[in-house]
Amino acid sequence: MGAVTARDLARHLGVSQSMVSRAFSPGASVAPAMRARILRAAEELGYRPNVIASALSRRRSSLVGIVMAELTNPFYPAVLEQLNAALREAGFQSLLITIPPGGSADDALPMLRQYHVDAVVLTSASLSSASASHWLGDGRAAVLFNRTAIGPTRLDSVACDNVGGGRMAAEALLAHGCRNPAFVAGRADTSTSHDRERGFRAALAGHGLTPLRIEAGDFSYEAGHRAARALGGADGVFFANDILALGGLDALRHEMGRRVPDEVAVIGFDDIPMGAWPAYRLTTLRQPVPEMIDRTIGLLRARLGGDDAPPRAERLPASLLRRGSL
Amino acid sequence: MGAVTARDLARHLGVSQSMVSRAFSPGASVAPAMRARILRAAEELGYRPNVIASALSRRRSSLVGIVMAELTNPFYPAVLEQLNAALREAGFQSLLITIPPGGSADDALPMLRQYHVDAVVLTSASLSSASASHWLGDGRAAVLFNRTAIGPTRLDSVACDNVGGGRMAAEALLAHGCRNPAFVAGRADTSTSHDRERGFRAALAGHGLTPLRIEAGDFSYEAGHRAARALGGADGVFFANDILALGGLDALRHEMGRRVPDEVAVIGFDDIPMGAWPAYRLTTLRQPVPEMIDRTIGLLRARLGGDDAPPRAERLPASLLRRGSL
DNA sequence: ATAAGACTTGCATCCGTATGCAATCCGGCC
DNA sequence: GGCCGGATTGCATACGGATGCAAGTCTTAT
Repeated sequence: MGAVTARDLARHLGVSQSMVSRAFSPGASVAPAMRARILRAAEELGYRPNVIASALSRRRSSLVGIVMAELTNPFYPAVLEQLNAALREAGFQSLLITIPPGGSADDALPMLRQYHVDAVVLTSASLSSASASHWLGDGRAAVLFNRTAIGPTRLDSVACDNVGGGRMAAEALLAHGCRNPAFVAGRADTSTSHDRERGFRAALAGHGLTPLRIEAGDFSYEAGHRAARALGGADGVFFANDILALGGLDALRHEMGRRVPDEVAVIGFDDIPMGAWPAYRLTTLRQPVPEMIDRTIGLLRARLGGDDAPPRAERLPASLLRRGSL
Repeated sequence: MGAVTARDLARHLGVSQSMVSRAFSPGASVAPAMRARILRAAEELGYRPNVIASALSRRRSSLVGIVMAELTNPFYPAVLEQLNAALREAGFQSLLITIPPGGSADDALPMLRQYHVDAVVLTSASLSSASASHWLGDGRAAVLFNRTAIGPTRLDSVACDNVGGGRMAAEALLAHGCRNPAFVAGRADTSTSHDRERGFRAALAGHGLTPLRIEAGDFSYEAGHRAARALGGADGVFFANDILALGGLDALRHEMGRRVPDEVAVIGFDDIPMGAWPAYRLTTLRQPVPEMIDRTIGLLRARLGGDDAPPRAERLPASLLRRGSL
């Protein structure tokens, strides 16, 4: 490993290794001229601080674990890409953990702990509150992304206002003239599906309506496709997310021969790229992903900076994106 | 940071820290009884070796960098998920690097080097041969996934037989009766697009045909959509990959009113999930992703084990997956 | 001019694990 | 019973940087 070390560089310059180290730590006590000299020499000799050694010594790795469960839902790759970019910009590097369907993030935490990850961002994965508080125990941070804590936890979360989104879906269907609305639920143990349904029901109840409820059981195209068969005479359907909605749309149009939106209006949630394709033109509730990511980074920074305030639940508004399915 | 260290555990047991370390290194010299005792105590006290410290000392991090450029092409999330799982199973942890569109993997390597990543898997990203050999310099491994080395490199690669796949596409179109075939190319600097085109042209040439060639310029739905408008009177189109093909299909059907496959046959490459959806039923060439991943892991293992053989280019056959578009 | 400060720099040590080498132990065999 | 050799164990140190503390340098105010 011919890598240049801080010592090599120090010897080359006739200074101490400490100075090299300090030249690379913002805010350390180094004369500007010295820092410049060191940085220039580092450039020449190709020295770059060894992050591993640094992590060992500082007890901070600049690694952030991203826990993802549903990479097959196109919403998440998009999140992953943006989140990864944002983390990098914030000076972190992402360690990716994917959870097998139905698995819990609990299993992943020990591994992340071993890697001395500074923080975790949990998307679409459940976490027992036991491991959560264990995790938070020692200066580590954790943020739930697109999930809210179930039960009493000390976990921060960032999500869009799913309840409000559900309400908007209801209003849009009502305005379109629907009288027989239906809701297709996704995985039962997710706060997103719950909250969206809650808002939807509440708004409908205000008009004396109760939606037909169908359990898709899962957030997948196939589940949406199957669920659509149980729709009966519904004239408007709110799917818990877009991937379900696309499956539903295909079933409604190609298998059941129903015209959308004339006979059935369809609305989804997330705004995944495929929803915009001409074959679908899905009307949906857009999640403000970039803003959500900003908040996430903000929370991480604050927590790692020692912020001890009670857990925050950031809620960002969804917005109705009208296309052709409603 | 109350983490239990090897020393704590050693003190607790009245043995030396070395023994604890050895108890956790397979193949080390430890009496079976001693190892059992240590492992049991570790369990009780909640000791887990600190991977960071271990990496520093062994100069092996068990980290593998995954470099991805096109997470928006649904083929890659699927690859990522499987690759990540396979790496984990092989005892590695993935560090994810995403490259902005058009960026080069070169920029990512310094960072990966800093993290003492043992190996990199490069998907859909180009790498100059200079940085490649620099990288390979010191015991690190690198594998190109779904790409082949351009020019003389010492890089291993795993991909499917794109040339053969292109040939199969041509044969399928010919068998279907096409006389005016077209090829829609993706990003110009990718070996995949090149190779697929090469096989396609060669097979057509055998029948005295030359395909109309359209540059989509990019591997995206939108690019495919645009490209389709230039198709003119082609009666069969081979798109360089599925995401292009889906865009093309939508344009052909919804914008240009052409019936598929009767007026135009369409064939793609990759086998992404959306291709199977009823709205598309895209005929395509399936890449054997699980096998490709197996080979990738195999190569990494071999190289990290000190295998110094000349670079290998693993080629796995694509297979025609007939659906409704041809 | 001189002493109190404010900066800079170097020294020594720590972070937690791995590992070459020497010391020790044990069983078996003559 | 004593000696030999392999299996175990402990010691000491390396990995590459970070950082508290003391020493040294340069201002600046009196």
